[in-house]
Amino acid sequence: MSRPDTKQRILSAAEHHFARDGYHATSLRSITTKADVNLAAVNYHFGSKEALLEAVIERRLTPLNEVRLGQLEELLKKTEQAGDVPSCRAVLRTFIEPTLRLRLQGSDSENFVALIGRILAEPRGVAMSIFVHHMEPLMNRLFQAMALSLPELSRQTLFWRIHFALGSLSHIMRCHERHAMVPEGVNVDVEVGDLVELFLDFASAGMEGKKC
Amino acid sequence: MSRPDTKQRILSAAEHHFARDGYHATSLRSITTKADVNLAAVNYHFGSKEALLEAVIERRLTPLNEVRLGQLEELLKKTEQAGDVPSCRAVLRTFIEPTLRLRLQGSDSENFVALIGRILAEPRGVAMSIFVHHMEPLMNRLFQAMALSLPELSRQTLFWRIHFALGSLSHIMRCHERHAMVPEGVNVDVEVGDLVELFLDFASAGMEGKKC
DNA sequence: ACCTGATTAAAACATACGTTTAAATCATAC
DNA sequence: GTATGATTTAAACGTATGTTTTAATCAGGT
Repeated sequence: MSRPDTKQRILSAAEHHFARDGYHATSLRSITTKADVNLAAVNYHFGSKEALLEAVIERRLTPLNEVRLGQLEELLKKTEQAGDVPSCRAVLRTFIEPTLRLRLQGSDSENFVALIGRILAEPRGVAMSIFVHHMEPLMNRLFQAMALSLPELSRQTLFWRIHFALGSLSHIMRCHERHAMVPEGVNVDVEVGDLVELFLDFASAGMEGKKC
Repeated sequence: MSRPDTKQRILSAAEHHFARDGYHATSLRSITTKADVNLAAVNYHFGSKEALLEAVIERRLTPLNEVRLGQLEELLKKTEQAGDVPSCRAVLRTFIEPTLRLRLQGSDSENFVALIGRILAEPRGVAMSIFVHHMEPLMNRLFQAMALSLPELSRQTLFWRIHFALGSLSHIMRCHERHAMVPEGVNVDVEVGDLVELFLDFASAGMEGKKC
């Protein structure tokens, strides 16, 4: 191996461009230029543009979901031992906090956050099936935990409210810079930790909202 | 004019493909094939692919925003005459209900709903500036009305909660068919009217959530 | 009937794309 | 040092794209 980091350089450059411009609007030439590698390196190391996208997603989504699932299981264990049920806010936190904290983690992982936000916004996109495959176990567990937190809600209502909350989250994930349409006198810059709490205030209140 | 509906046929076909596959993944050939017009008709009638997108957006967004703004102004007038302030739910309704009701209106306007959802998901996309230009007056008015409804919230908190709620809405707008990851025993099919109420339950509870 | 301007049609244009090829280069083991 | 396999390089490939061109066709006015 003459340059052992070629694959990682490609992955990070692809992550950057896929997140900023979208999959179809990104060319392999712009990726390889940014990564400072030869054009053919993508097909040599990954096989195709689509396989590259898959690798970009898997590199970070697998460890992220391990953290999320770990925190959720730990929460469920603790509350069960206490003969209690988890709060809606605490359940949401296990899902949301590790995600948004990726923005602070450096190594360009903030691009990954935006990329996932984009994937969630393209129901028929090339990445959706890859994404669903990685998310399904965690989503099922999240639904179970939510049903524990909010036993008075019907499964239907529960599904839709989780849908709304995750839609909201995906929107935040995409819009971490350059907000359009900011009212005067509002400062959009906010620490990640504050954003997490702002969002949990909104989402847990929404989840717990009246009736059904 | 030998066939006076050429422009409308192109607009509807473009609306369909832009909404389903996204701007960059849609070719003019697929649009003109679906519209059953000649390939050159797009450039003849609209000038370019990007100008076509602009026309697609404007055809429906202008009347939609007139309805939304009209309902909002009427609500504000009525409550002010009664010496009252509008409820958060009522304000949200003026924004959300006309949007989701486009799905029932036929003439393929359900594709437009999905398209707007996609545009909101591409902060740097070609359509964003067009969209923002059309939305800014309405958004300012919405912010004002919300501030009336929820005077105890700081402008910062208000901004973020509106951001969350609209992110949620944009997610619904995109996902009107083929939900991924539906828990067993949940039926996703729902009438538009019921979806509006489900969403208003969630979003108004979230907006009104505790403190800040 | 003929002219005129608008619209349609078919073909070609230049360009950009993802991918493949074949040679050159490198790192490592013998 | 040389052989070997992995990697990089430069070039080319075929295809698809948005756009333009040129001629054909149409509708309406005189």
